[in-house]
Amino acid sequence: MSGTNIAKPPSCVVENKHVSCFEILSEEEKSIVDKHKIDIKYKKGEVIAKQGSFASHVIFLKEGLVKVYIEGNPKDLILKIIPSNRLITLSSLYEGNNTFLYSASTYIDSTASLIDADIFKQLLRKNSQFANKIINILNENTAQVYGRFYALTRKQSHGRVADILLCLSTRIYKTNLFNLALSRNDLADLTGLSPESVIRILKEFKEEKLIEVKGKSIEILNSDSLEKISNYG
Amino acid sequence: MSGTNIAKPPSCVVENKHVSCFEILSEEEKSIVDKHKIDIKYKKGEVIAKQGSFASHVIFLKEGLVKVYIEGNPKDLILKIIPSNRLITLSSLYEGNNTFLYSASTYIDSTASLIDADIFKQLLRKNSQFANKIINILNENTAQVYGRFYALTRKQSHGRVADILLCLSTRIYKTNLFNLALSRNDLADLTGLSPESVIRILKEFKEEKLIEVKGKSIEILNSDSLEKISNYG
DNA sequence: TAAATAATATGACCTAAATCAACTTTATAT
DNA sequence: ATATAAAGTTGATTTAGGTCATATTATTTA
Repeated sequence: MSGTNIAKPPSCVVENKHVSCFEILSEEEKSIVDKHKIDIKYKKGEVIAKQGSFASHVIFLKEGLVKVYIEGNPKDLILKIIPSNRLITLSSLYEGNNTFLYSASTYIDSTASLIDADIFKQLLRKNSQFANKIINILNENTAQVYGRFYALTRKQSHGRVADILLCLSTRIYKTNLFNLALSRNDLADLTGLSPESVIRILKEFKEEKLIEVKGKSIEILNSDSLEKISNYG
Repeated sequence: MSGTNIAKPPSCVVENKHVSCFEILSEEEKSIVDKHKIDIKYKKGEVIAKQGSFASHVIFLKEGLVKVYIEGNPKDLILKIIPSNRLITLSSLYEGNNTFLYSASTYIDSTASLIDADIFKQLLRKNSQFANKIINILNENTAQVYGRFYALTRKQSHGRVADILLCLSTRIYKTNLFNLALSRNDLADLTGLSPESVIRILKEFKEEKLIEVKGKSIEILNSDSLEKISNYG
């Protein structure tokens, strides 16, 4: 019959589970990483990695919030949002193409660690458990992007806005009431909609008492309904 | 300026470069793989891997043509097409989730090798060069899906149809004139359009002498123009 | 603080592509 | 070979969401 029960993949811009890789390393290995990494501070809006440019480092986000996106004309395509303590890019590990596959820029002031790719590769060779973790992270990342891919190509505008609201609430801010660091335009980019459409839908959600919006402040009032809308509704 | 020159990512459903992983293995390791793999024949349309089901094997496509897709309601989302001699899925390597992240089914009669995931993981642990290759394949796969993600969310109908035609011609059939194994409906799924739209666009391309279509037979007449259309035009 | 600029909001209008309905051609089964 | 189903085609109509124009706030900057 038509209404088969198919589990929708998670469509959020940030994955929920996350494998951490550095804890696995021995003290000695950790100190090698420390020796070959540099921490860099970025202001809001700065570009951390530029698509197509030479990727000699693995980049880890120590603190902040960044978006990872494919550059396009006229609009970029945001692949994911990265919160603190996550790897931003492993592009440099890809032998066939040592350039960044995508760009990354900050939403807020952030600090990133650049780790020498050769050192990283050495660790992969020596520590197979570490290599395993990296494979896991790559797989996890894949799963997450697939979910987003699905959301942006199959869900319609209301579902996508519901998605991003739930995602921000549960995975980034981890509370129902938060002060959004993103602009309406950023939300538009994230949902693949026009800013006008996002605003209209936020207004509708507000009228239906699903959320409370006041400028940058957003409160989730009815996450159940939002979830339903996210799964098509 | 508005018209900045941004390289569009390749948007094809199949990647062009491909790292092969098994050649790296020693004779001994190869025989271990052989011992722990089973070849299975699938008829056209059969499901090789089912999204959500337990993934105990790594699947390699020996011969055939398969699609990898996320199941959805009412429509699936095709992630990629896999030609002969490629890995279909490494989902089973992902510790956090040993279920298939997506489904895979055959377009034509095909043969796949199922390789025990534990054996595969053992090899990863023992042979770091092999692990490296797998990381490369995962990265490559990521780059390819990103390209497709971009195409399906940013390009419009004509560009997407041009894309798939070029992709089929250059990467699957490797000739200008080919007998398409896919239905118009399959093309619709691949491009994220309705079958009607695909047919209309094929007709337009035919009228503009960009292609010749006669049922299942398709000939690329003007790949330069198609390429331009693919990059937006 | 005022002026300038950027972000947000809202309404009117447009368009690309989907849907629907009918029909034709091609496969498949009896 | 004929019936039946499936795949392909075409035109008419609808619609979701984009674009454009114009207000209305906020936020900078002078």
